[in-house]
Amino acid sequence: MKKGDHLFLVDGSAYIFRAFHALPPLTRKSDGLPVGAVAGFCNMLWKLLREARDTDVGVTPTHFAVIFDYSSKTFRNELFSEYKANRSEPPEDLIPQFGLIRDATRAFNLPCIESEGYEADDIMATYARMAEVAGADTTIISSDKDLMQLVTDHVSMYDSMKDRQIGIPEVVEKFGVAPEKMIDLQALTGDSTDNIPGVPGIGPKTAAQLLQDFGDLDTLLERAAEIKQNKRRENLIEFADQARLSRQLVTLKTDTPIEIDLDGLRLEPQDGPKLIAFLKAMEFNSLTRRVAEATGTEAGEVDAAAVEIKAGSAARGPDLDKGQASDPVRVEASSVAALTPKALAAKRAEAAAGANFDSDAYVSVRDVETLDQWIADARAAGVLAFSSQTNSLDPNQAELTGFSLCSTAGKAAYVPLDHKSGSSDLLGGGLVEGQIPQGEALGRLKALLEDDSILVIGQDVKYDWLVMRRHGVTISRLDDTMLMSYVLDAGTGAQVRESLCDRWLGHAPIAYKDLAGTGKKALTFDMIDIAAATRYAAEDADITLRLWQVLKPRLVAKGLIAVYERLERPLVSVLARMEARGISVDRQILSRLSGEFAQKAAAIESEIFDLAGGSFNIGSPKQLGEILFGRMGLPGGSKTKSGQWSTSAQVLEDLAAEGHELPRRIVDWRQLTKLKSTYTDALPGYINPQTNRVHTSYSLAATTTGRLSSSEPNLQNIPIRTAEGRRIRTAFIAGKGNKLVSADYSQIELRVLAHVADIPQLRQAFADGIDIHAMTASEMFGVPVDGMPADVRRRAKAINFGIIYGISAFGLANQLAISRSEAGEYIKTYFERFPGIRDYMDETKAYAREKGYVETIFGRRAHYPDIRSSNPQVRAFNERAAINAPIQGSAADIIRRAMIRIENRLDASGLAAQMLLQVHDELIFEAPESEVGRTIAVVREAMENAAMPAISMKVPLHVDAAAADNWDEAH
DNA sequence: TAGAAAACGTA
DNA sequence: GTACGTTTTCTAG
Repeated sequence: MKKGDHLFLVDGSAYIFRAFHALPPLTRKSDGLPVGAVAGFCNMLWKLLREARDTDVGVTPTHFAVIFDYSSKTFRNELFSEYKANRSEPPEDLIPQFGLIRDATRAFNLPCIESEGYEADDIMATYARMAEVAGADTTIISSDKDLMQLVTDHVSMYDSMKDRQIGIPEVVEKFGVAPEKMIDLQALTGDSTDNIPGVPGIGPKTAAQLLQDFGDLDTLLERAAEIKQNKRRENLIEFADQARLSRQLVTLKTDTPIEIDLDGLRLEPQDGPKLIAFLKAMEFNSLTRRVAEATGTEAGEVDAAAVEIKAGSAARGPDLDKGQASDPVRVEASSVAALTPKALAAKRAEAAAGANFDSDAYVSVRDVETLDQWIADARAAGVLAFSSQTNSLDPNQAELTGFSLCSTAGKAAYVPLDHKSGSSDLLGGGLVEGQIPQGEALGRLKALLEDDSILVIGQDVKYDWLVMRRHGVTISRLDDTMLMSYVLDAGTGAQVRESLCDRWLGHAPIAYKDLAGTGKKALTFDMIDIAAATRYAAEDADITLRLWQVLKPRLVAKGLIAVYERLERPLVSVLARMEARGISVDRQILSRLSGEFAQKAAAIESEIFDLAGGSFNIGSPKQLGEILFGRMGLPGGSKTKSGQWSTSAQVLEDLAAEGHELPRRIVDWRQLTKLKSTYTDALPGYINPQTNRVHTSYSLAATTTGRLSSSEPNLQNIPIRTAEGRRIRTAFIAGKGNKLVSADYSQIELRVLAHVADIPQLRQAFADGIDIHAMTASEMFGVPVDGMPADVRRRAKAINFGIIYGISAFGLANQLAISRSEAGEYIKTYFERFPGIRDYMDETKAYAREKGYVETIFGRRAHYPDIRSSNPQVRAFNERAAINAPIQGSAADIIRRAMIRIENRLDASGLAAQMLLQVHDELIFEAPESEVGRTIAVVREAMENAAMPAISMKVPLHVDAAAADNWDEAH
């Protein structure tokens, strides 16, 4: 166990008593066996394991154990024979549940820990202190005040029934003393339920006051004579020994003998079939369904486990007496129930590969009664593959044409809502008969898709989310097969429907263009014949469900479910909301700029023609090459891969530096026409007529490293480097009464490098907040930071960037316009000064070669199958990419984590700010003018701590933030 | 008309 | 030297 890990300790014995009294009685349906406390326990464990991040605990466990009392006789009875002597027998209905709760723990694949002669509290105390020594954090799932003495900066408690975290401030608030004083406080007050005597007449309030006045128990007892109140003074003197005994009784042992060490508590993947076998035996139907869906297990294929219930006194679990630990769940050796996650994933893949698609079996739903039947089926299944069909690719404009449903493989339906008849018809464009009125269908859909007990599965579900939201429906629980595939296979190919379908299901789905045609004449979906639309759309949902059945268990088997659930799935709705908001763009500014750029470009154009001695298409590199290197006879630089002379800016700049005028002008012309065509002319066309804002589309699954990408329009490449380009940013403006807030990570990739490669000088420099490039230059060239020439720093900066990109002498030489041998010398010097970087690079390359992928610090994988290529160029390229991916990808993961948290943080602070854009290391918000300061504080806090608690970075993250009326000034 | 190539905007 | 998306030109069909 190490720093950054998080141990969860569940106080099993306390939980069962509390649940028994707090929860409504529940009996197993078939035989009336009382199982209410077991049900509560299972639900809590499931919630902790699956949704820990959504609760106030705010963290996800890496280690996990459930601790029980073993027997009622412990070492405390030797200190004080009356300890817990007044405990009465547990209720009859609770007795059989003691054994079951242990069975449940094992079914969850969790360690079930108890120790003879010790209470659960002592075992938890021991583990918590061990974890603290290891630098890890602990959360104790209990609200028992006896455990509050354990609370520190690294140990907190969590009351699962009230969803409340108990840290140092909460203890102080409740008892008026810090956690470490709880022992003294309990020694004074005693505890009637445990029969701990304490000092008569002293309750919690008095005890807290006394401890505040005197510091601790020993001092208090020594100086008891100073107390003014007669009775209190006398009692403290008379019962001093009793207080000391009480203190011994309430002090938890932190050196309990431990059989399983901390590493043995590492959280193992959920074993779906094993858990489902137990839940089925308990007849916990809704939890069974949820577990099945989350673990990708087909509940119907799993037999109920044979769970042995001991009746009467024989059932007395170890909670009560010397009894033996009950048998583990005996999962019957049914073929499926015994499958490991790996075997299940393999079995699913095998079954799916031979799947049969029968488009004749698909149904068009044309009346409400039939729709209700399909909805009932979805509810029974608890899962629903859903696909919206629309008349536009733009989810911010699309109207719903119909939707398809599938909850059982092979059984899918299409519900047409807004299909129009063909234009050849005399009354062309009319609604086709026999479609459910949209309002009726949407009402039913809303109830279904917003229901928390239904998991909605989509392929690229962000699109459906946006479309449905515009129709008043907010999809709540979702899974996305595209994102599952991305987590499993980023780097091995596009995560699109067709390739996934071919790869996993061995099936080529109906192509959209076969349905609608292509190009200008392409039909929108509402113009497509309903029979054909049904074959296409129902198949779409069928494919999605089957892919989900294959991919979900695969995520579990590969240990990637956490990456999917923590870094991918929660971002779907976050990004959807950002896209829906859009950003305000000032048409006038763009139009003015466009005119200006056009004028300047025209002027340059005539200069160019004068210099070239005739007109030609300046935008054609081919014609330009002929003029420059043919007609004018300038010395050609490099060639492109198709053998043409390169006319890249680099080549032209070099020629300009030699005093040639034409190349200089070409570069200027290109800059202006680029800005005009890509930005000032194109952006207004993206302004949505309804919202008057520009809505980009983010892709979650487009990059190998985990970065997002933005398109239509791409708002991640708005110019900033040149003064001319920057002016485009002034057109991105805040709405009335608002400001744009820009918050960006400073040097996040170099910080990640310092963390993963663990470079002492880099860590120190970041810790001290000094100029990292200057530090590098100083180390390499021996030049003091003070008064360093700009060029020396520039070279070091290029090297630092080069390192992140998987440096080569060739690339560095190009960048710095120096010889390759000189660049090689620089690199050699760099590695001598920072040997850890070379080690990191070598290790990463070796890892990638062996595994075929590399991982970010959060476990995201990027695949590089070609790293084993026999072609040295291909191999070298893949090696550089593999070196870069953990750095770029970890930074991408960090900002993803920030984005996932930030909405709630703003909300909780009562701030109205809205996140609009992400540009890899920068987030843009729109915030009311009066809240700018507080917004920046909340955003910065969330971004700087985004790696926590999963990873404790070895360098601090730093965020710069500013606000202004437009993006140029805010950045 | 679709797709590749060249160029260039961002982190 | 890493990671992207969009534009224009040019070519192949």
